[in-house]
Amino acid sequence: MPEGHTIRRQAKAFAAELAGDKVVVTSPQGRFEAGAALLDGHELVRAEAAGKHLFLRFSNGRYLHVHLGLIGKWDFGVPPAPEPTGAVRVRLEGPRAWADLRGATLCEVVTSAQVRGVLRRLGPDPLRRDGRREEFVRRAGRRVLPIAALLMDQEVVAGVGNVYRAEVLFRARLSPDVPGRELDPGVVGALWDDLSTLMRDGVKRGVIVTTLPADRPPGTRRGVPPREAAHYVYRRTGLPCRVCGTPVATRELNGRNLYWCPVCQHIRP
DNA sequence: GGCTTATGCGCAG
DNA sequence: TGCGCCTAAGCCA
Repeated sequence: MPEGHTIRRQAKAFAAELAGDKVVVTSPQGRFEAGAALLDGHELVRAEAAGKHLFLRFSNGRYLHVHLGLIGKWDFGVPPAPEPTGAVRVRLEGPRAWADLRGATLCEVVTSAQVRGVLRRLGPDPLRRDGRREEFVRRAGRRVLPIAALLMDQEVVAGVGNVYRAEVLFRARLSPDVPGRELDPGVVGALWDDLSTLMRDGVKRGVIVTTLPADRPPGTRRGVPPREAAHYVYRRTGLPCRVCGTPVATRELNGRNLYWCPVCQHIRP
């Protein structure tokens, strides 16, 4: 489930449960032994999320940089940590908590200069306090690519993935095919505001919920909706649109599935 | 139990 | 363009 909200939650978990303590860092799988040795025994001093990137700063000035990719996962627990099973790339063990990383696309030890390099390349993050809404409007507004492609470009906006992309376009009733530079800046700004709302809600809940209660099936309109009621279009190919009943459409765009309602999402420049 | 699919990226070629 | 990552949920038998 790694869109930006997930990484943000994980950063918070590291900050609450491991920061401030010396940490034993190992690589049970063996693929990260050299990196683990650089961090082992040092104090974790800060945990930070930027888009889908996680940075853990250690007291010797080095950072662990992790990008989960599609199948990466952190597991947290209370000591004693169990015997590692499967491919545990990294294990962090503090006095109060342990964390296991599996399946990540990227796991490396970097310097603060390298961290700044990653941050420079990333677009504005709707979850960060320094969110830079106008920078998103500028970056999206000068591109010819369709808005559906721009929302997945981490240099345009950081932390948005395939679920938020599909859902925020639906909620705006915006056609996925409108080129960025043909969009009204007010519309682009509204997309940012909605992303910020949805992703903050995702951080709170731990799951992505984008449907309004009134658009959910009867019996699921109160409280936390079940997964099948949580989205408007994402992974709902062929099912009736929750608003107009038209079958939800899907196609591939840049190697990823794009979902949309061809009737509701009528707004074009 | 097996098979398919996936919320994402970097990289080889 | 396709693969690696090598997880885990959902589906089928």
